[in-house]
Amino acid sequence: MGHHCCSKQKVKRGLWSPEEDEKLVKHINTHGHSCWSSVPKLAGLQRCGKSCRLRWINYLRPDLKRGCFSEQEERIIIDVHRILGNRWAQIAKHLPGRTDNEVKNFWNSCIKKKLISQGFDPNTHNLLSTKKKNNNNYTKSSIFTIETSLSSSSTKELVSMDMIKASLAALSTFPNYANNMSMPQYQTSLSRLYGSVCVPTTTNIIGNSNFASTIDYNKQSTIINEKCMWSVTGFETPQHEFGNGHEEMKQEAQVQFEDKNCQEEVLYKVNDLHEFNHDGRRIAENVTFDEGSDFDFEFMDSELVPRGIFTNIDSIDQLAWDC
DNA sequence: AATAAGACCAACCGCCACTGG
DNA sequence: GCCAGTGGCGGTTGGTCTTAT
Repeated sequence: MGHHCCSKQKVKRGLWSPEEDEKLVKHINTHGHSCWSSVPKLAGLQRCGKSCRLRWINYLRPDLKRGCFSEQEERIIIDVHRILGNRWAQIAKHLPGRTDNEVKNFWNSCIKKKLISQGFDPNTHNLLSTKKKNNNNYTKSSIFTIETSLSSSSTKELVSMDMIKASLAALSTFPNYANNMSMPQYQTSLSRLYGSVCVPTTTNIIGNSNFASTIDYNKQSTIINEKCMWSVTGFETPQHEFGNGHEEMKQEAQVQFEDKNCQEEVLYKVNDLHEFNHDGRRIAENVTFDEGSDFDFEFMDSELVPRGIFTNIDSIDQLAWDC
């Protein structure tokens, strides 16, 4: 059972031949396509109008961009999909020269698998592991883009709110990162969506073996903007334990979130456990949050942003707010 | 080298919304 | 309001190519 226009005539199906393409292109270039159902007859094609339309839109249109998707296009697809879901036509509108079919195929063949391999549910963009946890406040965790720069090298990866929590916790252990690296400067920036909005945070740590004398803990505050601030407010002295060929270091830190808009301050406790091997290289890290903390990690995503705290909202964010 | 399995993607199918008679 | 025709969309299929065994 085909489309209405197809049922009336005997039509060819399957792949288009170059001759058919040529006929269709020639016809549309000279006459346009005011009514697709009349195109096959006028163009001398034994296809249904719907098939002609699809062939033109997905393959023959002159403004199509063919070839591999760029990293930026991929990120746009992920970001817009997070907001719109499987609305491929809408997503494709954000990618000039790409069709809904192309975006859909790319999603199903590449992005979906990539997200799954990174531990995200491609439908909800939540962490797969957190979905299994009951009584978890963070099941609506969103995907963010994190950009990390180490001197000349730069990497970008998708992260979840859970990972953001981990990197916030890592603020408390920057001295250890710095010690393990020979880089003169460690810089990390966290940004929502593709790198331009919402959490323009930058923390610079000057690496030095004698970190205590060179790091100004005040600079570990992560300023979201003049109204919001993350900061590490207190440290417990690291406790070292030596075992069979490795060393464990336990450290507790207190992280404060301050929202000056509503004079709200929230504290939560981070427990950080590091394992080092015999030559001092870190081999494992386990960051946990105090179960008793009532801090809502969705705060940043669901409360702060709609209240207009973040500035520099780009078109994708605007789209999110419009929906 | 042969075969199976998996990946990719163009095209099809079925549904829905809109429009004009 | 009803209905047929049409455009548009998302899900699915099936043919072809690539990779693994």
